[in-house]
Amino acid sequence: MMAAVSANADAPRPAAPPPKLGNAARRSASWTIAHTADDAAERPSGSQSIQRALVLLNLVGVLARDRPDGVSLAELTRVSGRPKASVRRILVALVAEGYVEQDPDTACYRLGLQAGVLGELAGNRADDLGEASTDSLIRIADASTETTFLTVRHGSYAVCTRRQEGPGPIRNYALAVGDRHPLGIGAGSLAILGALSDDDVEDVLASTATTRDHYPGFDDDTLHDLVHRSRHDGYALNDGRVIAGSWALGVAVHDAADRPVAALSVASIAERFDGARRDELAALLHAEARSIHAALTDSQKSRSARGRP
Amino acid sequence: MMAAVSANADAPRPAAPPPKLGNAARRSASWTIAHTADDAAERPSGSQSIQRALVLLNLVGVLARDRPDGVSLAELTRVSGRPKASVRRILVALVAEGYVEQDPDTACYRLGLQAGVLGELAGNRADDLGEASTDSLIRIADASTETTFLTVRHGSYAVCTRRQEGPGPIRNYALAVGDRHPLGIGAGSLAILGALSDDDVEDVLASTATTRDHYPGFDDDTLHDLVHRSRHDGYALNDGRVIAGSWALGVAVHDAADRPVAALSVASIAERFDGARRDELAALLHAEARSIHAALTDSQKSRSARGRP
DNA sequence: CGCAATGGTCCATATTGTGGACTATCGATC
DNA sequence: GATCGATAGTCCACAATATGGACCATTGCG
Repeated sequence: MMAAVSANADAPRPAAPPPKLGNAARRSASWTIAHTADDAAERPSGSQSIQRALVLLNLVGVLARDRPDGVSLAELTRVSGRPKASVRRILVALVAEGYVEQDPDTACYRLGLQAGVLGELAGNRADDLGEASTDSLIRIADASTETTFLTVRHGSYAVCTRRQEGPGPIRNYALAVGDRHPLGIGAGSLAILGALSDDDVEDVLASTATTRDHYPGFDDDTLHDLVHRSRHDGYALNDGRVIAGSWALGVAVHDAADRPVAALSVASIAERFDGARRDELAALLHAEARSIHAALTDSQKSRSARGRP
Repeated sequence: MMAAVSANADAPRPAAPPPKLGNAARRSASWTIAHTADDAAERPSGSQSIQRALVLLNLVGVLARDRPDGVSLAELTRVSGRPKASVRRILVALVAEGYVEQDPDTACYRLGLQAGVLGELAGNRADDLGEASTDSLIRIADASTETTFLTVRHGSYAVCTRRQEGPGPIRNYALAVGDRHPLGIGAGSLAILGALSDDDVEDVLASTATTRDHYPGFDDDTLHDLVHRSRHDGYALNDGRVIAGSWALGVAVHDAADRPVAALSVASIAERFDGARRDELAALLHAEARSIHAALTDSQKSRSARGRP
């Protein structure tokens, strides 16, 4: 179990940061979002304890997701790849601030009060994308009878931010809210990657190179092929490459400025992705992606109108 | 504006931590939750950068709550009371991890993608209290026509975790989700304090002494009086002591082990709290508090039953 | 009764975060 | 258009801070 949980083992710690690897990236005026976590090697920007704490916080959330009792310290140390003492020190700090709580009996950790509060506060924020996509997700799940996902781009990575079960008999647990993978790994993630410019694709691949060591079968060449195929087909297909037998199909969602910021995808078993059905699903997803794009464009307009009265 | 936003100015930075102030606290076997933030003085526990980052993260959330454009760096430095360079360094780290995002145009900060994800993940966690209280909050808001709050105890502090608008014409903005105040300040908060043992009350007061410097009119004597009165009345009344004209009435909610872990409260203007109505509201709140207590007791039972089959 | 897990603690070390001082821009106001 | 007072962002010498290996205490298993 515990399939491919966003394997956030920090960059290769022992050795030094090889100063090669052109620090391109950020060239594209895409966003102010930095390129998460594992670029750590090339970022001595003076706050690694915080960085580690935040990664660990996320880890606690993801690992404890389906475990009401929480995660053990041992497991957290194993998965995070940091020395136990460090992990514990950080956990103590997180507990002190209420972002994590520790079960007094089992000594296991899970997300705490403040995590929920933060979510409430984040919910209030004008989340156009989340807003605009809710209905689409439900419609897709109903129409396709498959589990449906919203995946959002974050730097060189993709985060699953929403998940809608379909009415069908097949449940897919390969992807859950909070999971983060390098762009290109997974259907939605690949759809986003394919929608980027060639330059951006190169930057992303360079950025995620070390992380992708944890994903066998996703070397640069393979990803180039996948991108190529996705562009040709008009949709991204994950044919069981991450988890055997778990297939998925995704298309990118573009924001008001026409940048691919997210993706819609549906997942199921291989048998449910024969040729005809693929086209059907792709059409469905494309329609909803366009609808979301339109909604984002509208809210963008009304926003700037309100901004300068 | 920006009335009493949980004034989280860190402990007195310049001078040294006066090693007096008996480090009692934690004696009561209440919870593993530490006594947040401002006890910092007496906790050199080796992770202050993380502590500061988390406090700042919360600050961003609270300050940006009603401001879609976000908070400026200047404001954050002012409110947090830390040097600008530090605040910025932390913000950069938070942005890098996606917990905060920065508007490229205005350079202002607001909660980011990961904050929402964390909320989703926290939502999945068995939040018995939140679960059990939802209906109660709605019922109270409807019946009383006032704005209704759920306040949760966290160490020596109380955090507002939920808020339900009533159908009435009066809107109360004195308290919002995410606000944190020392126990005893505010109706719900005072209700919790009053439900504690005398020993615990003393510990809490000692713990929050420095924080309460920011809350004029809440010295130890006053709080002792308020606790006394609350116990006598059977409900806690905030008669406009925090914000003039803003009154509220609260009662404590006890968990399965009969510890006061939260409070229900309703807020409005002074005129709507005459003698008769107070009793009415108190009865209403008490009924719902008992109902929540019962629900918590039940889910506790079924949990332990499931635990040992 | 070891053995191999677990959670938790200590403390010398130097890496890490710190924050005062500096610069760069922007938009009023004179 | 020069001056002032905001703002965001950058730099870097210094030491306080986080680090993590080694250690101890319990627990559960064979």
